[in-house]
Amino acid sequence: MPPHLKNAENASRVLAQVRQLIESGGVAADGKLPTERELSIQLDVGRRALRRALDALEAEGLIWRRQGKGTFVGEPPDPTGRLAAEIGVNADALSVMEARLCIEPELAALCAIRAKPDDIARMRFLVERIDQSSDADAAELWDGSLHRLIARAAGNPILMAAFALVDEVRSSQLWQDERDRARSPRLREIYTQQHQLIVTTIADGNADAARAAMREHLTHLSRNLQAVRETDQT
Amino acid sequence: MPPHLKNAENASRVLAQVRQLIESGGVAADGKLPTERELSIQLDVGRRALRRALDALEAEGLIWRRQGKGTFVGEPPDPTGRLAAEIGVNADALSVMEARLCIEPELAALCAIRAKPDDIARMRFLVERIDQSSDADAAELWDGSLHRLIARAAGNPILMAAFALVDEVRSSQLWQDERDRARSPRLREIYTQQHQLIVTTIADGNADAARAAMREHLTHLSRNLQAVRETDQT
DNA sequence: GCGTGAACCATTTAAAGATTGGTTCAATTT
DNA sequence: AAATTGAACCAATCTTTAAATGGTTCACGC
Repeated sequence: MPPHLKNAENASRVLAQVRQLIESGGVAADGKLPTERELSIQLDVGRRALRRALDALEAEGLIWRRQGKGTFVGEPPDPTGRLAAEIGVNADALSVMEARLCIEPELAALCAIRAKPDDIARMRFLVERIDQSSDADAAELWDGSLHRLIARAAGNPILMAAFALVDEVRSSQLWQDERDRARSPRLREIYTQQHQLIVTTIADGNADAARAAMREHLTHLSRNLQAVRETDQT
Repeated sequence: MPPHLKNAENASRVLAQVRQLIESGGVAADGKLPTERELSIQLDVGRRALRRALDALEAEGLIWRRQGKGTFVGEPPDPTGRLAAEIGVNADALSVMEARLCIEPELAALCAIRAKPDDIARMRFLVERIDQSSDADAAELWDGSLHRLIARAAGNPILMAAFALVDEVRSSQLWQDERDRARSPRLREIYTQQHQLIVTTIADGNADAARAAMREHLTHLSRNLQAVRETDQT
């Protein structure tokens, strides 16, 4: 047995052992695994080797670790999601639209100043994807991606976090999204043109035009939402 | 002296004494008042009577109290601020100003639509307090309270949370705040006028004017900040 | 050169005690 | 009789200290 093969075997053995532990229920109710020191004893392996296995599992997304806190199975808690859940109780669809109308035009304007050519190409691609999606779910997905890309390319971390918060609240209101998805072909055509205008104004580096185009788009969405709500109440 | 008049005098005396304390600077930099037990000794009044005065001041919105924590002057922090802090955005001062310029004019506009008479009275009071503060710490405290009140009175929980996010980042940049505090009397006068205009436009229910007034105020702040930064780099 | 175990470092948690506002109760004053 | 008062008790928060836990470094052995 050549040493480097023995080592490779050892590494994958540890990895398999940790996986087995996770799958067989060696996990507390809150998803907490035994400590590194405990695991290294339990699996009869050095802590350093264990850490390499845990590194791999963390890279894979199976676990998350926090210094001082421990090692946990699953996704790390999302502070934005928790904040969104807390305020979502008091927020209705109109509040969401109001917040979007506050934040997203400004994001579009900043994006027009800061977007890179790669960003613009990706936006064009996404507009195309939205247009060509045959079902509403897919269109919604690409639509969300476009708005997130604009928010990111705006290059302001606070506004990006604020956008993420609005997005989180919005995406947790599924019944509203279902109404949004009941779009007529005529509305889809309008939105495509609006998306194209937004991206064109951003590509032109015209912050004022980008702001206005995004505002127009969201105002249209908002009016559509209000019309649907009024129809539902009669 | 009829007995019931003596009692009424005592109650209003305590109330006036606490007000005086607040206005004369018996407040820590974070807005914290002495504890109830300290105040009752300091003002030579029973704690029960003092609490009645504090109850009144709290009802009036001048102070807020939290069991186990203390008694504070100004507008309470938004409950979602704790969660906002966990999101852990890092940003420089210009990003903070950029985010404020995005969010706060819109908050002012919504506030102009939704503020109640009590809110307006409180805003006027806060503007007065900012103006009359003899040190920069106190001015900063009242200034923060005014902006928080406007954000709250805007009545959109999502934007309130977004504001809390910005406020959290901003309040963690203490060295920046020290620069802000190096304000000339001329600048203070300008800011007072701007604050007054903001509140007047809100009281008039003029959303567009309120938005413009807040934008003007923050643009002024932003320029001042940039000027200070450029001076520091030479 | 690589892996290992030990030592050290940085962050979080837990526990205990202290602090602070909130409430109740009995005694006193009005 | 009603209101006030001071003391006692309760509930929430803070502070301090030590322990726990992941993160990193270092010296040694293979």
